[in-house]
Amino acid sequence: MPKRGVRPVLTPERIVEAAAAVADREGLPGVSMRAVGRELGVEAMSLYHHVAGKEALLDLLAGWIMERIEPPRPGEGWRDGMRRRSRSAREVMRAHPWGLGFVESRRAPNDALLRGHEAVLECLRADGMPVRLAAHAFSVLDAYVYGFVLTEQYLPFQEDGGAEALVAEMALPADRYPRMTELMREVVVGQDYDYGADEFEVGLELVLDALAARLDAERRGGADGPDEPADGTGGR
Amino acid sequence: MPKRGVRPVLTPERIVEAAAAVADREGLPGVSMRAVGRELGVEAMSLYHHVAGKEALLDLLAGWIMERIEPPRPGEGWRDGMRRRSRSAREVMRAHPWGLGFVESRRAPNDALLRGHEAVLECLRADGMPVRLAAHAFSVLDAYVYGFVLTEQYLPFQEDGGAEALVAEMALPADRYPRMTELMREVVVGQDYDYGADEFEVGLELVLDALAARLDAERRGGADGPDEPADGTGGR
DNA sequence: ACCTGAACACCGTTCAAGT
DNA sequence: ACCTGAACACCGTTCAAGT
Repeated sequence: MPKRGVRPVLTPERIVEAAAAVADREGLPGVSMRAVGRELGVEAMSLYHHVAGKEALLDLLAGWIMERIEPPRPGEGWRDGMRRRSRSAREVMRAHPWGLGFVESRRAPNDALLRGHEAVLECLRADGMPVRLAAHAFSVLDAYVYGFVLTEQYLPFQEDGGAEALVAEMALPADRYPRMTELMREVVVGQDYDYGADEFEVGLELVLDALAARLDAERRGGADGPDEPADGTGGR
Repeated sequence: MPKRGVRPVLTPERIVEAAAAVADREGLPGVSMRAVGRELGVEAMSLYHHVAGKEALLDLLAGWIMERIEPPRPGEGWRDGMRRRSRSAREVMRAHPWGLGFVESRRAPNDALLRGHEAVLECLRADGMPVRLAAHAFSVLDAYVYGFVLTEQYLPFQEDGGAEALVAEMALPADRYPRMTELMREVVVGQDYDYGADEFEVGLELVLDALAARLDAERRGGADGPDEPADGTGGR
């Protein structure tokens, strides 16, 4: 039992939080056992008494990032719920860019991830979306959101000078890249353009619109397998 | 001038190809200067005579992966062109999963990437899509495609036993995850379900449908700024 | 001009030793 | 029970030395 007022002893929770802090500051490659130990004022080797090794620590980090994404609220319609969750996922990944490294590559599905998936499906199904369409909705929305953050991080937009500074800096040769030059001139320069803020919402509503149209068509067309060919073979 | 029949001397091209081979085999973290040297039968330090360092080698690798993506063909309509490019991008990233690590994080836009962007915009604009909508289309499709591969790699679907083996292996507690259990039972088990093949195409057509609808609405609604509010303030 | 070995400051992890 | 120092096999990179 630790003394009062003394900072808690090493725990997996404290360790994963230190790891997240290091990742925020130095990026995922900066998360070494030695660096995490340093963050806690302890030798790297001490960590091995609380986590099995670096792989285990990264699994904890994957859970830490996933539990930060706000799930849809109970009773919320599918469209509001999915909009809320999608925005939250983007914000979390923007705040902790190393988080994207855990969407792929972590084999063991952690508990936070499974709870998140369950909440999404509950939101869609409770609002009456057919199972098959719910699976499509889940897939396409997750892909869009994570992919957006991926490209958003790539684009050096939103940096200091904003998009305009970037345009000037890249100085695309207009003869080799006429279409990109056109795009820069017409949608970026002088438009107060903010790629992340503007483009994310447009794309999100675009995908939600497409899902709403599909749902509408299925309700209109009857309930017996609207996702499959009429002959019911299921393709392939 | 190298002797006839002797394998070409070290060049940046040969080095980046060796690096790609190592990455295919061991993943991106496996790409060390020592490993790439070993792949070429040479000491790590020799590489420094042809590439500036590891960062420069990774930039070359980013170009290598991007130039593998098939661009839309000239004269192809926007929908066919974007479908072709999207499928190609997914195939390239599936064949070289480490490639996703370069969508983000490579700051300097390499030439292959810029040429790819230009080809996409040319395809959209030559088919008469307005600049603003073309920007949206580019953004939402790139996000969808890269995000899909990201989640596709995460899901251990498509492995050896197929989706069914996975379901058995995860053995989700049905009481804690009823909606996920329902989804597994109804869309995965006994359906010959192939997440990657089936879900990618559904989502892609969904996004393309949404873009087609938007294009249609804009053509119907007139050409003067259909993307902005009617009052023309542009929001914000 | 190109390749290399030794060296330096890192890394994850093991293990015997301390308290 | 928990922490640590030394050790091992790695890593990127520098530099003086070879050919």
